[in-house]
Amino acid sequence: MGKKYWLFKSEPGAYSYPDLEKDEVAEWDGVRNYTARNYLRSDIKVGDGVLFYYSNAKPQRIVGTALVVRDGYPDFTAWDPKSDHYDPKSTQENPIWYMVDIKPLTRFQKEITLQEIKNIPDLHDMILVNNSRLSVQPVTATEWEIITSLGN
DNA sequence: GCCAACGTTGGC
DNA sequence: GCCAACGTTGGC
Repeated sequence: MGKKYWLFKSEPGAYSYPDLEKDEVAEWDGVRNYTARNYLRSDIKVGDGVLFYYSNAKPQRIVGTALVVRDGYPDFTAWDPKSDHYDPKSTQENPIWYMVDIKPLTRFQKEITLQEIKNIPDLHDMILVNNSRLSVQPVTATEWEIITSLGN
C-alpha cells in the first residue's frame, strides 16, 4: 500500500495547529462517527499525510500538514466517564472508537481557505466541499498535490 | 443565529 | 428492517 492522504478537521478553539506543534505528537481522539472511525481503525497508516483544517473558523481554512505516526488503536477516552467523549457502549474488550497519532509536518506559508478550494475546479470533488460534516476524510493524491503546492 | 445536511436513535 | 423524530455539525 502506498502513502495515502487525509483531511482532519479541528475547531481552532478546541485544538489548533500551534497546539499540535507544542505537543509534538497528538492523539487524534474523540471522533464519534462511524465513517470516520472506519478510516481511523483500518485505513489510516503511519506515513500517511494529513491536511489540518479549521472548521467553524473565520474563514474556514487548511493551515498546514501533519504526518501519521501511529496506526489506529482504541480511543481510551471512550472508557473514561469523566471525558466529554465517554461512551459506555465501548469497552476494553470490544472497543468501538479508534484514534491515530499525528505530528506536525509543515505549516502553510499561505493558508488555503474553503472559498479558494471551491474556486478551483479540480477540487470540486473533495468531500470537504460535498459533505462538510465528515471530520476525517480521504483526499486524493492530486488534491493533496494541488493544495500543498499552493500552501507551501 | 439560522438552517440544511447528515447521522443516530428508537418505536413499531 | 424501516423510517420518523431528534440531535449535531458546520457553512453562511
